[in-house]
Amino acid sequence: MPDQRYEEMEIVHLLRAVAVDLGRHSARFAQRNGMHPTDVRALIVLMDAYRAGEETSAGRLGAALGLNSAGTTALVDRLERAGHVRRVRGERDRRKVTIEVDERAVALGRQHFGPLIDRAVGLLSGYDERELAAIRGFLAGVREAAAEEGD
Amino acid sequence: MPDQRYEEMEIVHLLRAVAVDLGRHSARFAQRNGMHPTDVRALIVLMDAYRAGEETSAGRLGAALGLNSAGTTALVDRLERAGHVRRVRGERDRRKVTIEVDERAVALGRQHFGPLIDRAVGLLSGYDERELAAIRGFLAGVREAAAEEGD
DNA sequence: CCTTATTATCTCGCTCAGTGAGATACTTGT
DNA sequence: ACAAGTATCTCACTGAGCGAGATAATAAGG
Repeated sequence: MPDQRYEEMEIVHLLRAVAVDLGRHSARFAQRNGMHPTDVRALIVLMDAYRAGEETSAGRLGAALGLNSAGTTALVDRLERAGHVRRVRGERDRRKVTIEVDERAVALGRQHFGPLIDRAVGLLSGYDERELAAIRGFLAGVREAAAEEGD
Repeated sequence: MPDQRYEEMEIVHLLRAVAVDLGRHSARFAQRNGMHPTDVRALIVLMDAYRAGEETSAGRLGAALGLNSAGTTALVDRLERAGHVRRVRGERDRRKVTIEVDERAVALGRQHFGPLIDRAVGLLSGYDERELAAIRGFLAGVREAAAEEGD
């Protein structure tokens, strides 16, 4: 690691620190609402899919989180018991169960993550087009690298 | 959320995706080495402290990870059993136990995270000083926001 | 000093998230 | 209709992390 790369290394460590801090932030959300980190991750997966216009079955949810079927059932039980989620039997294929997020869970999430998102957007409004492109390009590149690095 | 902010929102979501993917990357490291996510987090805390020239006691480690004393003891037992870490009784204060990371664990970590770090540094080398400042500023700002947002 | 409070770690018994094996219910291809 | 395949669920179990409290070392007061 030559000295010339010092500034770059610092930024890479900063990115890792941000990832850790964002993790802590969502862990706080989990704890305040009597949930576990996995439950929050599940809600995020469900909401992302919803925004992309896709339905999420129990199986897809479990796969996205790296859980087996037993763990997935337990997870959905937990979320349903807490009222964050509803099971809906598939119409076309009656084996499937699609998981729908309750409006109150969405509101809860917006209440907790909204301020942070607003602040981040606010930060970005101070940069010009070329700077925004640099930020976007770096993040997209790291994302691709992290995905590829996993065989 | 007015339409003008669309590009900013996209970058914020990208950052969140990067955080998730980095989490997955370190989860893979954990699984490949028969460890749990908490164990990896612990090693990162220990190595960060080491690089900053600080010793880490069992108590400090537990506090950094949000574990109570029982969980911390179990964690250190696990890491020690796997040979990633050594317990060293404090010299001045013999109640304390400082945790030292074994060289092999450091090498293991470098082997897994090294390529990703190199690629991230490589990405950054394509940007000029102003673009680097934008990336650094945005990440530092988000980090601060995430920390402050937690009461 | 000797007693009492404080601090750091550990032990014990427990809860509960997640696993593996396999049951159940529905769908599809022949 | 029947076998094979797919989606979810049930059950018994493992192990991470917790609460309560034990143990041992240091610090503070009389």
